Amino acid sequence: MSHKPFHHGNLRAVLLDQAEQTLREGGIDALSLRELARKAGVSHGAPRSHFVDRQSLLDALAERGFNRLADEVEAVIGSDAADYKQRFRAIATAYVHFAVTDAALLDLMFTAKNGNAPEGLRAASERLFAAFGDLIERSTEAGELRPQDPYRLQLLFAAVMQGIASLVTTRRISAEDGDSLVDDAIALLVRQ
Amino acid sequence: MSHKPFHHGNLRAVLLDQAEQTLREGGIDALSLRELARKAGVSHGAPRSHFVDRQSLLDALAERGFNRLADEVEAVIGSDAADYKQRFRAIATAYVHFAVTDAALLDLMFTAKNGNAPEGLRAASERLFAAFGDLIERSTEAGELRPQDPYRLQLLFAAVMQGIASLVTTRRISAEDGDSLVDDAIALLVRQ
DNA sequence: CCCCTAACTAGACATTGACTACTTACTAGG
DNA sequence: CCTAGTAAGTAGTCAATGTCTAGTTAGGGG
Repeated sequence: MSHKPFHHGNLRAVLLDQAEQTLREGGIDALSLRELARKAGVSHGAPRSHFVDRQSLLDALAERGFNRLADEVEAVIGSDAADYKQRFRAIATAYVHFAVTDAALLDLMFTAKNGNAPEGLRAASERLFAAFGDLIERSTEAGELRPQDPYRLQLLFAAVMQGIASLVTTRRISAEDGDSLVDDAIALLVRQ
Repeated sequence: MSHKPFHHGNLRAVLLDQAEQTLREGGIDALSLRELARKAGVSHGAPRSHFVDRQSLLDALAERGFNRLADEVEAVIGSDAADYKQRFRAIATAYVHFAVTDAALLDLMFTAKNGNAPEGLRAASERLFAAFGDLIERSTEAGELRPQDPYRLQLLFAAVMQGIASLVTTRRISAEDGDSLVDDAIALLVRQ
């Protein structure tokens, strides 16, 4: 066991963690492959073994973000404590909270160039939207939502979430205003 | 009158125009100050006379974008042809159209780092949101909208527009689906 | 035990944003 | 009219970055 092993072991995960924090602290402009390599104590070419591109790193970050959000959302949906309207609210609050603490990451997840995204990223975002759809389906079955085209409502819910999040990340409204706006939106969407 | 005048005359406007087109064709990664200078036939330092920063160029582009959108929105509001619900729809359609044709620019207008935006950009975005507020106020006065907190509704409308636009720019839904989603949203927001 | 390959190093290159010193041409004031 | 003064543009430089290539190391499967 040398002091400085040639093989880092989990460089990919370390790079992603550091990148996420850099994103949090300095925004996307502060994110450079070479700087990440320096902080990880590896050569400037090392990241290339795990990410062919800078874009590939960004995609991986976005994918992670979607999965983290999907985890939270699925956890809320799976909980059987609250009624469905409260679950909508909980999800929306989690979304706003994500937007506040990881504004730059959310940007990355919804950037225009993600039109032709790699499979992993596409799947991860799909997972989040599918969770929305799942909640809507369950709510409708439970009779807490008036029957309607579930896909339309899913898209609308996703749009409202992302829209409010946009207002928050760009500092046009505060996190608190975001939360109360969420309440307004859900009152409109989920009323029976 | 030399063939190649030292003073370009309107370099700033030319740079902005070219930048906008580059943004449209190649996204934000294709946008470089030096490349713009080359295409404009000036030295690589010339843009600096008009934009201290690359960020300053991006801010100017975003500002332009907001003003263009605000122009369209105000034009719709000012027209006295249609009823108010139709005006909402027209605005939303214009918004979606903007998102389709200038996805990267819209990204720039709603990027997270615009939290501390320069005055001009802040004012331009304010103009757009104020137009939304204006339409809501007029609609309410005309009795076509049930009375409610106008500011909340303005934010909600803005959020829904931007949210749907996000789904479109990221290619999660088509422009057509965006339009019909807009109809759904307005049906919810504007029903009396 | 050895070898094959993934992981990493080291060096190079073009491009870019940013800074500086200098030059040009337009403009206003006498 | 001419002459400063200044805005606009030029040319050169620098550090940083993404990307590529050739070589090196380690570690696990046959």
